[in-house]
Formats: sequence, structure tokens, C-alpha cells
Amino acid sequence: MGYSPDAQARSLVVGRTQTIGVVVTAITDPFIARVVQGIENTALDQGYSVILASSNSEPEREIAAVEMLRSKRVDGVIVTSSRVGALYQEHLDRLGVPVVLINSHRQQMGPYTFSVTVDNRHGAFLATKHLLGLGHRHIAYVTGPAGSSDDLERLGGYHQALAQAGVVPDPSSVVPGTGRLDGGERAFADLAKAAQRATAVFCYNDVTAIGFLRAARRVGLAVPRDCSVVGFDDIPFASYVEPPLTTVAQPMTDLGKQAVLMALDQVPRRDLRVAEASNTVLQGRLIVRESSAAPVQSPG
Amino acid sequence: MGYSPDAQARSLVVGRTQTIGVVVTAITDPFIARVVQGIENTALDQGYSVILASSNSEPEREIAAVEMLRSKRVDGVIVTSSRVGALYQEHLDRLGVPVVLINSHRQQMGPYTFSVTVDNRHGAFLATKHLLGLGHRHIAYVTGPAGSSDDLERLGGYHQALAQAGVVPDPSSVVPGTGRLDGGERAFADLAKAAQRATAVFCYNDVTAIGFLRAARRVGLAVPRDCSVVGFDDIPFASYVEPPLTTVAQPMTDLGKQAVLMALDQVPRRDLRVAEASNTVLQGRLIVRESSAAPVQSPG
DNA sequence: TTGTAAGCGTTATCAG
DNA sequence: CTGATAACGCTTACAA
Repeated sequence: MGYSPDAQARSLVVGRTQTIGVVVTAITDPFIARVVQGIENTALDQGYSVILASSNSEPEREIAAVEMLRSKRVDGVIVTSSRVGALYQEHLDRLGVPVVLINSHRQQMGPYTFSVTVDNRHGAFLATKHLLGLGHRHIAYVTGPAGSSDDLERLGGYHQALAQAGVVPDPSSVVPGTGRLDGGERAFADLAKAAQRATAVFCYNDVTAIGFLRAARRVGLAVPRDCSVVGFDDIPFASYVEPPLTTVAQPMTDLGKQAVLMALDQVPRRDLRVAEASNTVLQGRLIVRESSAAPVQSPG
Repeated sequence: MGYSPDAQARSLVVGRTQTIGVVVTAITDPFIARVVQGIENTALDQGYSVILASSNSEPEREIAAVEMLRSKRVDGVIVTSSRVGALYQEHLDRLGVPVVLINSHRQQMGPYTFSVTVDNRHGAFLATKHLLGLGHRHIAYVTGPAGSSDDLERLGGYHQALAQAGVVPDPSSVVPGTGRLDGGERAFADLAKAAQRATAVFCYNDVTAIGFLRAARRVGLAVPRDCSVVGFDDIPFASYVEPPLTTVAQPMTDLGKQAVLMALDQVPRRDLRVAEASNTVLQGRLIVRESSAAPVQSPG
């Protein structure tokens, strides 16, 4: 029939809107898009719908988004991959509803802080160990954005694997990138003129690795014969690139799913049980494709 | 201060929610993600927020999404790239709010039908003319999903350009694809064993073109030297692929922007002026990269 | 069991 | 111009 109940009038009285707010930096980021897909799917399963707000990494838009979500009386908020700044956090705390952070790191944990993150250290460890297992001893790491905690953790996993294998890292083997394509390209140039030539490169993320691949191809360097390359994230295009990229897959859909479940666990219901804070950490897994192989014997 | 007006109570009395609903097939589709970005940005400019609903192309989820949006009393609905089926349309009509379709084609135009589309025919014409201008005479077209109206229109533009140049198309020059990567790969195989070898290929979309590129590389065929390739869409990865892909860029952000403006134009305001129906058609533009070049002289 | 009234947080209207 | 009050569409608690 032609009748539809007014959800607003309803929630005005029951106190729940069956809506969760999602603030992202940019929905065009393939990584974020998959996280949002995970969020949307499990939200639907739970009878919830999703209000999307993009910040484009502009602080003013970020707080405007939070303010809008507050007005709309969402039952929970999920924030993905944002650098949660001081005043932003203040707005989040004001919110009065559960806030779950995905792959973000707050400066200080407030009383209402919940988060789900991927184990960067373990992922990097897996990637580096894979290269070591293939026989590589000169393995470089191309960093991400300067000061990113993701980057620091991945660097940590890289060092850990090296140490465990008894390999002392060459001081020039950590080269700066940007997390973008140009970072990988520049890193290739830097690495090419280094004294000790690396036989394998672990990159902060897939985009960096693809930039590296591109630069290598331009000068006729063959991957993986002349140099193995491993990325991080497993963005959709990682498998389409030539050669298909070995990488550490982030459980992007699960990241979103867990965030929704964690948020909904906090919204007062019959079985209300409000935790103080919690952090779910999910493990990535290594996906071996064709960009990594055993090193060729050096002539002589 | 710590006060935030309740947008629900407000909209209960003013009759507007300052919210628009967006139903997409999958937010992970890079094309759709950019359209949604355009929607979200201009919605924000207009003081609107966005409720996102993914259908995963499942009809039941599609109508569930529309029903949810109706309950939430959105002021307008934007549907992207969906095959609007018979019963789905019925739900849309029930909605009572403006519905704008992006790149979709309704079977029959209802009273409330507004749409914004890209000029597929013109885009395909541009692409084919580009190849003709380079000197190609044997140009193949790899189709998209069978029966897609986008595909039919692009095929029309292809034929139009050919006809205008006085080139009679070889009957085997239109080969079936799927719109996915495998379609391009299969099309390459089909084309390779054709009697008359094409020197250039225009693909239904970038993903198909990339599949084609991949298959070509596997057998050592050089692009563009041995065969030029042109895609359609200009997805983010089109420029990262090797060689960077010549393609027809869809104005994705504008698609979203126009859809919002068209929807908001219909919501009753001080200056209410309700059109019967309208269709904004946006032009794509050719982006020449490195996957297309003049054909080499055939030996002898 | 069925029905009626109160109230959710706003805006709008109408007296004062 | 300022302040009280009805109404928006629903749920729920209580009364018949």
C-alpha cells in the first residue's frame, strides 16, 4: 500500500534513529570505499542506515560533518583514516554517542574511545619475512607520509623481521616516500644511486609500490628478476598491475564490519553494557603474486 | 556550548529533512565513488547531507533501500547506474519526492523522471575519430555488458565516426566483451584469430581496455606500436597503467553535481517551479595518453 | 482487548 | 515585539 511510517517522528520518541554517521577523508580512495562497503553492508544487516560525510581532509569540514551528524542524532559515528586533531576530538567527545575510529590514532584516548585497526607491525613483518625467505638480504623500505603512525609501525615490523633473521639493515635502506605514486618513483631514483643496491623493496603501500614499478619499467629494470617489490593494502588494482603485486591485504570489509558492531554494541539497548574503551586489531594477510621472487645470483 | 538543535524535530514541522538519499550499485566502483564525491560536495554546499545505500545490484536490496529512504523522509533521491526495473520504478514513483537518475535508463518515463547522463554517442564518436585521425582504418570495438544501453549508444558513435570517414566496418570488428577485465582479455583472443587484423581497438570502458592491454602484454604484443587501444570513463587508474590509457573522460564529479542541483530544484521552496521531466546530458572529453598512436606501415 | 491522551523537540501562529 | 500554544507523526502508558 502507499503508506510509510515516518522514521523521524518515530525516533523522536524512541530516542534512536537507526542511523550511523560515517566520516571519511575521501570516498574516492579505493581503500576507504571498501571499508565503507563493509560498514554499509553490516549496518543494513542490523537495520541501520548510513549517513556519509566527506572531509576532504579539511579540518573545518571535518568538524562541520561531526556537527551535522550531531544534529541528525545519529546513534553512532565511525571515522576512517583521519588524523584526529585536538579540536576535532573535542567535538567528537561532545557528541554523546559512541565513536569508533578506523585506522586512526588519537593523540590521547578519551573516555569514549573505541577503535579498530589493522596490525601494521605484523603485516610488515610478514612482508619482510617473505622476502627474506626468498633469499633476499638487501631489502629496502620505502616510507609513507612523514610521521604517520602507520608508517612507523610498518617500519617496526620490517626491522623486527630483519633482526630476527640476523640481517643488519644498511643505513641507506630506508628511503623516504610520500604514500603517493610520486613517492615510489622518487624512491626508485634514490635507491638506484645508492652504494649498496637492494635486491628487494618493501613499500609503505600499494600506490607507492606501483609508482616504484612504473619508474623501474621506464629504465628497463625487470621486476621481479632485477628487483622484487612488495606493497601493502591490496587495493583492487594491485592484481591488475604488471607484474601483479605481492602485497599485504588489509581486511578492509572486516574493518568496516567490526567498527559497526563495536559502535552498535555501545548504543543503549535492553542488554546495555557500556565498555570503557576498546581496540579491536585485525590481522592482514600476505598475498603472494608475481612481483616478488628469489634474487638472481650476482655474477662473480 | 553544548547545545545542538534536533534536526529531526525540526524537519518534522518544517517538512524538509535537508537530506538526500543516494542509491548506488557498489561504492567500490571507482566511477561511482567519484560521482558520489560530486554529490556529497555539492549537497554540502546546499546545506544538505547524504544517506548512502548500496544495492549490490540485488533487486531486493534496491527496493529495500528506496523504502528506507522513504521512511527517512529524504527530500530527494539520486540513483546511479542502475538498471531501473519495473517494480523498482513503481517504488520510486511512490516516493513522492524528486528522483534523479544518473546514467540510468528507465523503461518508460514516468511523471517524476529526471536524469543526467553522459553523451555516450558523442564520446564514442570522439574516440573513434581520434583513431581515424591517426590513420587507422581497421578499428575494432569491444562491447560492454550485453544489452546495455550505454553500450548501444557507444556502438552508435563508433559506427557514426566510421561512416563519416567513409570506412566500411568489417563484420568481425565488433567483438563481445563484458564490461569487466575478462571481457577485454577474451576480446583480445577473439581479435587475434580474426581474418582481418585490427590496428586499433576502442573498448566499451577502461576496465575492458586494461584487460585487453594485459592480454596483449602476455603474448608480447606492443601497445601502441602493434595496436592502439582507447578506453572510456577515465577511471583513476587509467593514467597509471602501462602504457597510460587514452580514454574518454566522463565528467563524473559534474554528473553528481548536476544531479543534486536538479533534485534540489524540485523540492518545494519559495520559488517553486516543478518541471514535468528533464534530462541533462553532459559531454565527455577525449584524453590522449600513450596507448594510441599512428599505425606502423604494414611491410610490403 | 481496544482506545485515548500525553509527550518527544522543534517551528509557527496568534494573542497580548 | 515578546511570549504562550498548537501542531508535526509517532510510541507508549494507562484507562476503560
